[in-house]
Amino acid sequence: MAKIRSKKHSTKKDVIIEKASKLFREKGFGATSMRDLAENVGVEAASLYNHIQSKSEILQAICFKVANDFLDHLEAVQVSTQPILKKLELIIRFHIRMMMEQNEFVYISDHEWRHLPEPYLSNFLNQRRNYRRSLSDLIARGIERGEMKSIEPYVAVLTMLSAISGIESWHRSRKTIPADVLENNMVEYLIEGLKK
Amino acid sequence: MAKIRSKKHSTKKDVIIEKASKLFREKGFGATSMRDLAENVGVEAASLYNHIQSKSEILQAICFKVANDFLDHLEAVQVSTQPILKKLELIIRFHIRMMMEQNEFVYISDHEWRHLPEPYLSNFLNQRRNYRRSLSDLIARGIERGEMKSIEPYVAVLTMLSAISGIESWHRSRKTIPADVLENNMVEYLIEGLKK
DNA sequence: TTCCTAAACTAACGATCGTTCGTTTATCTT
DNA sequence: AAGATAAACGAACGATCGTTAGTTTAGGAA
Repeated sequence: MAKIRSKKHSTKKDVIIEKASKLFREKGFGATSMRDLAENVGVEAASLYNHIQSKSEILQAICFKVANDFLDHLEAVQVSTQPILKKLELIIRFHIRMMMEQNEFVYISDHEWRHLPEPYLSNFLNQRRNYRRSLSDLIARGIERGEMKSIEPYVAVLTMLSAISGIESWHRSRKTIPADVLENNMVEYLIEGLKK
Repeated sequence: MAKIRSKKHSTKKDVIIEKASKLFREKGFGATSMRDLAENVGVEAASLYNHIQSKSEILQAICFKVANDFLDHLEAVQVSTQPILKKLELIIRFHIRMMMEQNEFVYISDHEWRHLPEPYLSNFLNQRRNYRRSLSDLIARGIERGEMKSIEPYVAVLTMLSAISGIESWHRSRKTIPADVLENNMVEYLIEGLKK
């Protein structure tokens, strides 16, 4: 009877979610079975249900963890007193770092949210829409103030965000391009395109 | 006994693939059942197999159609005699238009290729890698010739391509932003970030 | 009209899915 | 040592999956 080994400051639920995130990332939520997950955790499938309520609860935990991290950071930046272009740079850098350091979580939140059950799905999409709108407003204000070139704010938001979320492809070619080079090049590319 | 209505110049297989692309786009490949698809086509699930070999054959058709379209266009641009920055603009515009006009196909090729069975999966990834390398080389040559600012070519490629693939989110907000505005803003943003 | 073939049908197969059940085992408290 | 509780187990559930088999039907050719 193999027991789930729970490390220092993580509950067994955390261990399950972490293993699940690796599998969801590799094979997708739908293609990952609870038996797959159980095997990776080192336990029978039924035993997982002593720690979680359902498969989709794992997905919820991942998606909303990521969404809240981004929201918290955005709010912290918003209240600071810096040029808007600098604020945007900070936000972009945060997105890139999150994508690199919590790749599985961020990737899943980006690509597997469709499998969220209601009402979590609507909730998630609402949060996402609000987040993008906040970014949009920030850019619009930057243009008003003459700090940036005139560009359709929402187009800029989409371009930035999806450019960053595409780093997933880079993740496997770490060897050729170091993390800091990637980040700086990307910021240079994305911020330069906004300057006057 | 409802018969599949096949329009003028499309076989019944084409009709099935088109309906499938809508469903794959909305719910994902794995979450779309053959019974779902059959219902949308207006037929029983078993009847589909008079026209296709398997579910994954549909995915193959979609993924490789898209891959070949992009490859053909790239080769046409490569042999032309234009400044490299102009070539890149043409490629970017082609990607954006494809994303807008064949949204379902492109989206599926971008997001559902994981479900391709071998050896198609390896084939697809090879094609993608080669495509990106060609783009990378093009940018590297542009930098050598002093036509563009110095930037890590592969980072630029990832940024461009994933920025464009993210237009999927825009697809539902057509009302607020017209297609040509989106395209021109995006090109402006992405090309300007490459200029010296 | 008779026949052929394309394309539909109903029924069912074996596999696998997420999940539940009742039970057993291990660990901690007292 | 005894008892309580957390967490594992094997077995099975109903549902659904992609797919196959065998049969029926419709439309054009002879």
